[in-house]
Amino acid sequence: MTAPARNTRQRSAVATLLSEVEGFHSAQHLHAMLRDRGERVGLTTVYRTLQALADAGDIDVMRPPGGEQLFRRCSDGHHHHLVCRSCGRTVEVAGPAVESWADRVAAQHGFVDVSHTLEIFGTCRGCANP
Amino acid sequence: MTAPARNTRQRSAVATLLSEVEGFHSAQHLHAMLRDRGERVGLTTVYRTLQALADAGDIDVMRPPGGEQLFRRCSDGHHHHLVCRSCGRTVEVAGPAVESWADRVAAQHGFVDVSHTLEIFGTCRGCANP
DNA sequence: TGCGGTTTTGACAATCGTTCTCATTTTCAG
DNA sequence: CTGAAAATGAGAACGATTGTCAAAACCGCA
Ligand SMILES: [Zn+2]
Ligand SMILES: [Zn+2]
Ligand SMILES: [Zn+2]
Ligand SMILES: [Zn+2]
Repeated sequence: MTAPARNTRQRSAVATLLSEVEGFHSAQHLHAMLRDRGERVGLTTVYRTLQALADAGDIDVMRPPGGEQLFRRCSDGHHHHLVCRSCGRTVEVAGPAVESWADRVAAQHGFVDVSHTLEIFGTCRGCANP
Repeated sequence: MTAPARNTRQRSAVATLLSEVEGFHSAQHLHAMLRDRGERVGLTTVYRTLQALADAGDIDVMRPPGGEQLFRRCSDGHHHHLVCRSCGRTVEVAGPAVESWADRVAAQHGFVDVSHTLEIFGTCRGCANP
């Protein structure tokens, strides 16, 4: 039932890169990194591959307040992120209390089909001490 | 010290509209509403006015997962939103426990200059029962 | 009330990130 | 090996937002 999903050099390159880099990065940035590594992958393909990985739940997507969407290979399961605004370094965080709070608040107001977004931004130790 | 900020028909129109509509709406949607009301205001001016109001802290801006930014006249102080995905109806929610949790998590990992985004999405009662 | 410098406006062009198009290339089951 | 199906990528197209700049509006002051 699921799409065949063929094995291509480009997809491997993107997947490998995602498993090696730290933190969240934009499609354009990942494309530039591939270029620097000597991998020839079109920007369109990078976008498509990231989209597919996101749809499959293999990577997380996030949209910082005033910028483009960022991608990252994350661990499974629902979680949130503590992200460095300058280098993208990320810590996955879990907040069971927040999850139940959000659902409770939504239910109290009669909302159904509920979801939420929660991200914490800051400057990491490394970026704060130059 | 602050900018003069003159009184114009267009700014009044945008401000009035924002104080009368319910929920979050995009710049384009607000522009269309003004047009329907017979107010002649350029789209560029709508964007500029919303930007200024947001900078001044008079309105809230939010970016839903896959769309354009939305604006809403909110009450003062830090709070979050429970937003209907289909009609934009919004309930302001406060979560003191979440605030302290976020700050604590960030501090534990050595992050400084911390901020966060948190929005709850769902379908409101009215939109769920057509 | 009338001026005039400053601000604001708005039609339009430009930009930015992202998606679409489609001819060419690649993959892989048979 | 073959060929149908899928994937690629260069470039065009797209939608939201921002920049440009000449014309219009605002308002303190005479
Ligand atoms: Zn950092
Ligand atoms: Zn959660
Ligand atoms: Zn609704
Ligand atoms: Zn908060």
